[in-house]
Amino acid sequence: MHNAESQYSEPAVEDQSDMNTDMSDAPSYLSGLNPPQRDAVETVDGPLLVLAGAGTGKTRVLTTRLAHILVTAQAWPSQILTVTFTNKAAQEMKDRVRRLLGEMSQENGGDGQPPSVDGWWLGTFHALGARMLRKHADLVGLNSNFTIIDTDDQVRLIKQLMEDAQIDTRKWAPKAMAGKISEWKDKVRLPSDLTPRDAGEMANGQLVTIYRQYQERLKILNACDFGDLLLHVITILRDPKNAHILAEYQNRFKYILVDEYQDTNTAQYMWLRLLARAGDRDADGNSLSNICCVGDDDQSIYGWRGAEVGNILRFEKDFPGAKIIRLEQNYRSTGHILAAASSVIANNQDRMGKTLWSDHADGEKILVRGLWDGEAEARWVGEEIEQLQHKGWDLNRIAVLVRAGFQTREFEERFIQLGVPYRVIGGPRFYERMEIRDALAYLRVVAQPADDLALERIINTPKRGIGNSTVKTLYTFARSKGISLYDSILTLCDSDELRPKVRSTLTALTNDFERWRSLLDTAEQTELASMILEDSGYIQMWQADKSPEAPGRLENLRELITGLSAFETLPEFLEHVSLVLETQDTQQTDLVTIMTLHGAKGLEFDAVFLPGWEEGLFPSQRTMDENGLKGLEEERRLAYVGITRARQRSYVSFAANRRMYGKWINAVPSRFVDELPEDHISATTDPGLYGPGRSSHWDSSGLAAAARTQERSRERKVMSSDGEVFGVKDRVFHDKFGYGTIIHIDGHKLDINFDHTGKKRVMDSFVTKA
DNA sequence: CGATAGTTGCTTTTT
DNA sequence: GCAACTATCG
Repeated sequence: MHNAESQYSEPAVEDQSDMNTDMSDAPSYLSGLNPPQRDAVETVDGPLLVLAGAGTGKTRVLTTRLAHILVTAQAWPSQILTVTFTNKAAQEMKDRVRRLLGEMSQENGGDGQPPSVDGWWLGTFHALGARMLRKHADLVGLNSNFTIIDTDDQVRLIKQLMEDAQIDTRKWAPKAMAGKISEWKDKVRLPSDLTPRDAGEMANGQLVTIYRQYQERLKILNACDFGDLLLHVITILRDPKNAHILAEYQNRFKYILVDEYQDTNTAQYMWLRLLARAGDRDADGNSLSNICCVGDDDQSIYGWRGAEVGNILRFEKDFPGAKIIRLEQNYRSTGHILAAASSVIANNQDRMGKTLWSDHADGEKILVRGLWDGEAEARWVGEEIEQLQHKGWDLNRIAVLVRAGFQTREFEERFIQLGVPYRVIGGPRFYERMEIRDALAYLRVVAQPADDLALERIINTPKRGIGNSTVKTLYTFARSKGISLYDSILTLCDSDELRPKVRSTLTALTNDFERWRSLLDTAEQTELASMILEDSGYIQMWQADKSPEAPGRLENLRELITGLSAFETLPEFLEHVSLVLETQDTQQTDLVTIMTLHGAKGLEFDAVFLPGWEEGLFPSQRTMDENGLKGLEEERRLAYVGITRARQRSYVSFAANRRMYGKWINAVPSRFVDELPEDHISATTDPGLYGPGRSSHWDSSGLAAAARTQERSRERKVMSSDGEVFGVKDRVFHDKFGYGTIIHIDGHKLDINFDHTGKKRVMDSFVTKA
């Protein structure tokens, strides 16, 4: 390595025409980059924002920049903080940079071996936050081997606290309360920053108290939720008492790289600002902040998770002297696709503005199709895919991108019928599967007896006759004595409090745990894990299970144990599982990919199907209700992301009828369909649906605003005027076309639907067997 | 305590 | 339409 920082820190290129001739003395890894890309790689001093549109080679720039810093600035990997949006992205970046460095070493006469990147600070915000927090856990009252609890545990804990506080958990869903607390955490709002008024009506206005208790309980459990991983670190770093720790990190990280900056939330932003020494300058007035953020405000799609587009819009203010480089040449999509996407996104008011261009050919127009119902849509997509197949396309080149997870089902069913191989990305992650969570709970209790949530999870799995009331007794005792659930078992088993049968069961269980724990330091990890799962009867439980999923679950458990072998210690493995582990990696087999639009971020395919473009579904009604214009614009960005995933072909479709909650609803084509420019699409619609061609022929006046909320009436008995009960009302619902009710009479269901014309005119009614 | 029958709410999107 | 939850009874 040589230090050639000065050689590269000045933009080497004055104008574009020089670019291609000026390659002779530049390192070869810079060749093939266009001028702004190269500029983005070489600007290593001071803050830099790379506004990179879809398909402009953002990943390549980041990778090359990383390699460039390593080579020219003589920085060690451990001095570069690199934040990616997903673990997969981190892994890919690691592989790419190592490959690039290997190539460079070969060119320089080295052995071409990819260098080791041990100690590299590369990963998601969560993973990096956890790594920091382990080192300083004591400063926030935690032990460095704290467990990371997932959303499920979080909700259970909050539910417990709410029940203790006598809050009706049916009126105030613990899940929603947990969501609100997470939202506060994402905004770096500690319980002490809040007043009861911030909770409003929520949990009878006691949510702030619940939040405080929740944090206290987590400390007792020696646990963190996802939000805490950053929140605690921020608390530590901004405490003046810990200035030396902050300084240590600031000095260590000479360079900071952040991908997908548009999707950072407030906590992530604050964490970055602290580490990136925003505004710090040396004696000569040069910025000390070598932070480089890459993002695209048009692709900000995580507002619902607390992401602030404002972070990217404010970059220059936050990091004075920041340079902004725009990458606008799109290398991915053909002309029609790019033009259509640009045209859709141009409807958004709130954007920095970029003009993407491409020297690709126009290619095919976007195929827009209106169909009768969801089933017909799936059939059509299937047919189009088969046509592509006949043209010799690999299925790997094709993706179906849906708005919401439940939409995948219709396509799966159709693809199974057709024999089109597919894979669904998303769904439950490996570690979210029941059997994995159970197995991990066992391991957690072994590693950390005080992990009440884990113990509660498996105390009766497999069934051992420990029911709710026993657990409640244990908890009551634990609370009153201020001890853990585990310790309360030990204490109560020495007394006469519990029934003999329960007592002997629990004694046997704790004896098992003591035995496993005693082997923790001596036994081999994988052997211990299989021993635990065998001895506890957990494996046997699934072996005895005759359900079709059981074999798969056993397979997953085996996989878990295999995965364990790669780790030195159990706690290390537990962290890996909760933060990093991905569902099995993409196999090489030839499959059509089905996934959500969110999941498709950063990916590209030759052909992309975009079904379900209907008002209410996409844009999602809920988003629009909750966030108004802001929500709509985010939905539109999602549409933009969807279209721009396609390299060659893009298909948009919508259905006039769709089944939701097992009921048929009519749907109006999405406004985004109307925003697709005529010149770049080719539209056809099933006869009789919306008139010839475009959706604008559909008269939707008055429909869009109509309510779609379901309501439940209080009185359930359906009576005639003289008081005779002749049926039971199941539910009353309202949708944009009217309202209706289902009444149960003599084992039959009677559906009655009315419309909104003022007079209660029956549109239709039908009887089915209940 | 556990099985079962009855009831409710869910469908955004994810680290 | 269905999974997940609650209430009730043996």
